[in-house]
Amino acid sequence: MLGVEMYPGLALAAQRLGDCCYRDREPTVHMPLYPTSCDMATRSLPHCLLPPPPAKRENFGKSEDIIRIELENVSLWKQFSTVGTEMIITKKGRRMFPQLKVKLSGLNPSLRYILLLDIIPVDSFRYRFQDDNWQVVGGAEARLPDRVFIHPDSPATGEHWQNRTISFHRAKLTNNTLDGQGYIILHSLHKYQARVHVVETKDVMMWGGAQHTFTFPETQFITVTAYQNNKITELKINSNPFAKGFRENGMNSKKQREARQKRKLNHPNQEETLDIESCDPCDSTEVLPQPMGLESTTLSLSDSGFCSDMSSLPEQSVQQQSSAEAFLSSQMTELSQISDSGQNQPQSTTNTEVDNGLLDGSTQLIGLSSYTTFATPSITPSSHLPVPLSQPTSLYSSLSSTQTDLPASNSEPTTVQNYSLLSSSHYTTINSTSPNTSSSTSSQDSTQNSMCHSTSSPQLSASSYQPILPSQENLSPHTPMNPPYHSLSQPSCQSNNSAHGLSVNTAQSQVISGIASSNSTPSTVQDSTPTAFPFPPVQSSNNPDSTTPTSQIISQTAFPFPPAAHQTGQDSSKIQTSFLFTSVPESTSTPLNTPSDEDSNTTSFPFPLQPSNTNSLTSGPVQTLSPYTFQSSAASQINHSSYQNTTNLATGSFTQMSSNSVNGARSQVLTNPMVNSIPASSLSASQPTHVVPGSNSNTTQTSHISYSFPPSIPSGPPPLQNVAMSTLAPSQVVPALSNIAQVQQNMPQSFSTSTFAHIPTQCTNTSHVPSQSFASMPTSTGSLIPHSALQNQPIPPGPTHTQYPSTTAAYPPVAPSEIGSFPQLNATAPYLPDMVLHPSLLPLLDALPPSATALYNPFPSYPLRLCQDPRSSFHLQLRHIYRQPQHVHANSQGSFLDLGGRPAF
DNA sequence: TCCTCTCTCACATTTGAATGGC
DNA sequence: AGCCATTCAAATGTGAGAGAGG
Repeated sequence: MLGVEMYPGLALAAQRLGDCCYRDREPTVHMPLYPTSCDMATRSLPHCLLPPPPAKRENFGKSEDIIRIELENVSLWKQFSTVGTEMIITKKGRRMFPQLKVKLSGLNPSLRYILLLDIIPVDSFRYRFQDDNWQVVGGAEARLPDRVFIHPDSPATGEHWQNRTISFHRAKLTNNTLDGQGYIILHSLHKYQARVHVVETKDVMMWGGAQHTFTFPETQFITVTAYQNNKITELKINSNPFAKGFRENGMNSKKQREARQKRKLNHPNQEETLDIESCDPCDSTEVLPQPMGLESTTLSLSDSGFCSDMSSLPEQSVQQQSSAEAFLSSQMTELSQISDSGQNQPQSTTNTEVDNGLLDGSTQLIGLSSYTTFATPSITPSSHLPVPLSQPTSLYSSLSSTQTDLPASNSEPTTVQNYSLLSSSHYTTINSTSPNTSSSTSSQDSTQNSMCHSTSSPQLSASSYQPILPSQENLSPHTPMNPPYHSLSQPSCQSNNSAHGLSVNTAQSQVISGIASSNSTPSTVQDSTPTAFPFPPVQSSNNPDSTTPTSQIISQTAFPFPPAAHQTGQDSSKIQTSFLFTSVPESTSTPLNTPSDEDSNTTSFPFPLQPSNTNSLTSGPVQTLSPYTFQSSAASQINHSSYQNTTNLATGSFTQMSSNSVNGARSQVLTNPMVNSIPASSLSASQPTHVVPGSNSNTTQTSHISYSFPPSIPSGPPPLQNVAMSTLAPSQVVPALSNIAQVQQNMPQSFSTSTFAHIPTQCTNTSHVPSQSFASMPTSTGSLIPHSALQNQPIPPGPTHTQYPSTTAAYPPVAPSEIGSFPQLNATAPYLPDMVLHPSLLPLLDALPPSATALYNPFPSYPLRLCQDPRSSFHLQLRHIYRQPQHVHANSQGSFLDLGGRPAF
């Protein structure tokens, strides 16, 4: 039922063009060629749907909104990511562990927000665990239907969200492409990245206002049907309370199982007796969180492993776990002090390798200035260490600030190191422009521009949505009173820490895209440490604070701006948008074995290489290197065109979008010298040391080739866009849709809406930003470039893997653009809903140039697609949200949104 | 046919919510 | 209303086995 009613603004967000090509991009047979027409279908949607309900616009995105997000159990995540997080997926659905728990701040207490979780592919590879290493073995499978988990509390007031730890533990992952439960469908042996979206809303049915996307680098994982890495298994057993039985002293441990089997064999009829010896409660790892103190520390240390301590606590309440983690992290600093004492000694019986590793690591962590490791192929106990426990929470903030005044500091390129300097692991999205971004330092990437929302049509009134939307009265007000989660008592350590989060001023959409972009300092990651593991911790060895991960945050305001504003650009204040996303160095995520061209040093390839010359980065206007840029010059040369594109994406991509041609107002960005001045991030430090599988050695290159990026980025818009353009009338008036039926009628194809539009990443240089690239954007203003103009344009290089700098920034940079910048332009995810196949679209499909297929890099651009899915099969359990504000258990499972993705079989 | 790889399933254990009795 | 014990569904990793592909 909800499918259709989803808030149009979100739903309609188009996907980036790159997405549409994604599936085709892969040369491998794994990527069936689905009609890319789907994308076009999306673009062809009536503009009317595109703009979010104008009503109450003023309520959203107040300037004072500075949204920050902290990953509560960041230390645990880091432990896993250090080894290489694996996430089990089953047909029946499997929960994630570690759980995704975040803490939000900066929300407007009076506004309602919906929190969403989605999981996007990090790259386009399939992995295999060989030789204690994750190696790329081929191209990714076709993208599966996009589904989003809606936090069961949604919608809730900002006060509600801020008063507790928000856990997405109920979200389930499945590999069943036919899943009817609405779980998030993923491919096995693929790498994914979790994202959290915060969407302002009046109610579940009526989304609007600012949208913020937060990406936590630590949460990258590879999906498996059975654990491949024993280290991960051990970590999970030690950390997950449900697996307690498998711990050394558990009843399901190997020892016990073997004993049971023995007994059964020897005495088939005899009832099993408990092995009391091994079950000594005293040995139990379940040490409840002790008050912070040495005593507790010693307890945990003496235990089989601190992980177990943590694990014993989990889920019971967020508080417990978070406190436990906080405890761990805080205590880690103290470990050195007590390391001498015998207390630290793990029990002889329980000192598994992992435990040792953890323990050692914990102790070592103190000394570690940075993540040195990313898991080398063979994970040694030390590999666990890198997790900086001292700072349990990683703060991510997204800024969508519009402030024109730029602090000088902001102008300075932020490097990953800056992150590293942060004592705590904070991720802040910097809004380049906002002076407030104290943490300015934090990695930021890029930039943004306002882009967005060109589509907003003034004509569309909120009222038009009302028919399908529950009235506010009907909505059950979010009742913080009975929150499913315990009010959060932040672990002491977390609370204060350095929350450098960027403040995103959602309200301040005013940000001039140009400014924002220019200001946005691309974060550079200096991670000199080679990352052997696909999920490398972000930090370079050089980083004093290895703990600080980089995150990408995208904030966008769903609400359309009055067209007039866009056109004229006069009212900059009304232009929302700056999507800042930090260019996250993807150091960690890079598949170790990503096939690389030896000569070219593309080894890091999907992950951007870091520019060899850091200096150049900052100085050269031309070099707007985003963190995504490849470090090795050679590599860059090889993929020069492609990477450059990506690089620019981070910095200039958004500007591009916003800019040019699409909206005159935004054009400022282009002209803004600042844009060019964006320092390239020096990612060089972390050149990934990927094992190059001989068989796959060419893979990287192949993939590049497959993408076939045109050497000259700036040159032209992709053909696809052209197609899309054809479908769209430049200045279409958006008809208001009064109800679902109308919506359907208007868009028979039932497009999937992507709330977060993708920005075409093609442009390398903002100055070069092809106006065409944005042409597809349906702007109410009619700023769209004529279709004809686009026709002959060379295909701009699509985003490459580099967008997700794996090595330095493991996290796929969520392009600011992705989120809502240009919904119409943004192509929907590669795998679109059935509607894509609508006959009417077929001609369009045919029209696609063959070359269009392999142009874009999928991940970065993956939009959150909250689609209006008319299908009856749409599985959405939102009704309870209205009916039962109290979140009774039955309803507490959370809701999954099928984003309209079509299962690829 | 054999081998490898991946996935599925049943299993035992543990957790946590629900239920009922006091 | 509060506490406690019990029940039961869900969550978890293990390991055997099936299935597909080479």
